[in-house]
Amino acid sequence: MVHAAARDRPHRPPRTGDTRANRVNELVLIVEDEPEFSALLELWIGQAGYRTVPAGTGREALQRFHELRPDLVVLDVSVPVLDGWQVLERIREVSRIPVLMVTARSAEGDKVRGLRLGADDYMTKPIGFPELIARIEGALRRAHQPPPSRARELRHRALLIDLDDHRATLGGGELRLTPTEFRLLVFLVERSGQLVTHRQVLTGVWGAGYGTDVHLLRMTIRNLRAKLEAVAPGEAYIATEYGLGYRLTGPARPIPEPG
Amino acid sequence: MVHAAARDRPHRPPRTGDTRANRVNELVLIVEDEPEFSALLELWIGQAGYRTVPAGTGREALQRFHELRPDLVVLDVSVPVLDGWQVLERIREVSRIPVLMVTARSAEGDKVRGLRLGADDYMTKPIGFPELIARIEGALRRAHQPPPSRARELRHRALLIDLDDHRATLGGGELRLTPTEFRLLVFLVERSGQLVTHRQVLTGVWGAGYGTDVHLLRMTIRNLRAKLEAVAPGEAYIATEYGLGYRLTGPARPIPEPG
DNA sequence: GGGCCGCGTCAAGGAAACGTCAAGAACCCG
DNA sequence: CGGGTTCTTGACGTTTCCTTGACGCGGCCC
Repeated sequence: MVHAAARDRPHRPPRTGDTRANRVNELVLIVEDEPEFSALLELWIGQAGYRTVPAGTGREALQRFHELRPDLVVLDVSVPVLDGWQVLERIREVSRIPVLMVTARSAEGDKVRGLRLGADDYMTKPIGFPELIARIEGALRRAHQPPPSRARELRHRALLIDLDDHRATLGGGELRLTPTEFRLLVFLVERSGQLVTHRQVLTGVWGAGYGTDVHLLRMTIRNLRAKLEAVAPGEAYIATEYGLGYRLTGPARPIPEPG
Repeated sequence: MVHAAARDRPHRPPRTGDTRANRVNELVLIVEDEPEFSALLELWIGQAGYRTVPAGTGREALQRFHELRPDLVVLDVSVPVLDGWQVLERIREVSRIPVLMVTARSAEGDKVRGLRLGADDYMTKPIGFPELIARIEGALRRAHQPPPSRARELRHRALLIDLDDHRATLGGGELRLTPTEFRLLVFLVERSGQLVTHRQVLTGVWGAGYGTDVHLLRMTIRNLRAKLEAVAPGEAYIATEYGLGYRLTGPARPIPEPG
């Protein structure tokens, strides 16, 4: 997959430093009962540089699957003995390798069913060679790559917030925050060094309608302060701006990171 | 009375979870210049439980993308200022989040081009609601999943899971799990230490359409906990994240600690 | 320095999320 | 066509968290 896809791509793929070149011969299991179409698929996919194994029935497909551990499965819905749905289900109980379903029927209900069962893609006959290969390569590329580490993090002094994992640590010590406290802290850190008014915080963290409930805000600030204080005593993170709002102390607006 | 204003508003105003801090719902960026179709997409995707952000031009799309860091992008090919290809390319230079392309043109060359550039899927108008949602959910599910290791067994602390013959043992003791419990445990172990939201588990283990059935999830969690507890009393494996989801405790992803 | 308003604190009520029990429905196997 | 297992649904007790109230302290302004 590295080969063909990269060839006509103008830009370098981002940070795909993975240079394990030894997966040239990936194995594709082709489940299809019509001999002609099966042969055609084998020809096409083989031409694209993959090894192929055919299976004419659902049972045979599962046997081959367990025995050979293919890297990808092209699966026709209407195969005998066990139909495509059942095969997909059985495979998904054990593995998450890419499964591309192919069928003559284009009923939307079928597509949805297949996709919900965990199919990676759903194609209807007739299908052309380039598209088939493109979809196969796409599926394999995604499979080989680690999931998008969207690790969004915020930092402020010794504070570190992982937004995806919903975790906050202070100097290595874990902060056990309630959902509201967490949202409040995130709100403040995103505006670290800046003055934020009561109204801004209330509408931002609680939503419209809380704009005047300053007391509620004070309570949550208090709880948050207590938890920060427990982990890092003496460090004053949240400063009160008398009559206005609050401000996260420390280095003013850090340099915005690229991205 | 400090709370005079507070008393007059409805007791619990709708929690407009619109703040960026509240990231329980996943964010979908919709790039589409036809206002009608854009609105329709927003309606549909919003109904399925996602937050949406529209963008009418390619330039705006990139701005929104960098600014909001969406979890998924629905991208029309024919948007002005920068077309879909260019937007996709720019995104792929930086990120690997799922991008679903939509277009009126069904030329096969286009499909191949999109898929090679790294699009996760390619849909041609007209497209139906169920299929759209199914493809979105499929893409998100795959994005959140760890790469499909072909390993036949998983380990986590004293837990050992054999994927081939559906067996799970805890410190040598056999766990007799039902199919659903087994899938749930596998799902959690594959993400050990990470927070998984209710929605993620429900769509991942049960399939799309269960996204809001939290009660069902609680029941299964309970049964699974009971069986774990029976074999290893006192060991808390599944932690509850109040208001969010669950987390498998133990050797979590270590948090980078400065100094 | 005195009054006023804002702020922080302690404490308790109530709502939402969670865990639990139990019974009905769907399913699979023999 | 039963019997058993598993999945699903409903109702209820429990925990956690959010919200509200009352009170004392302290800064700000005249």
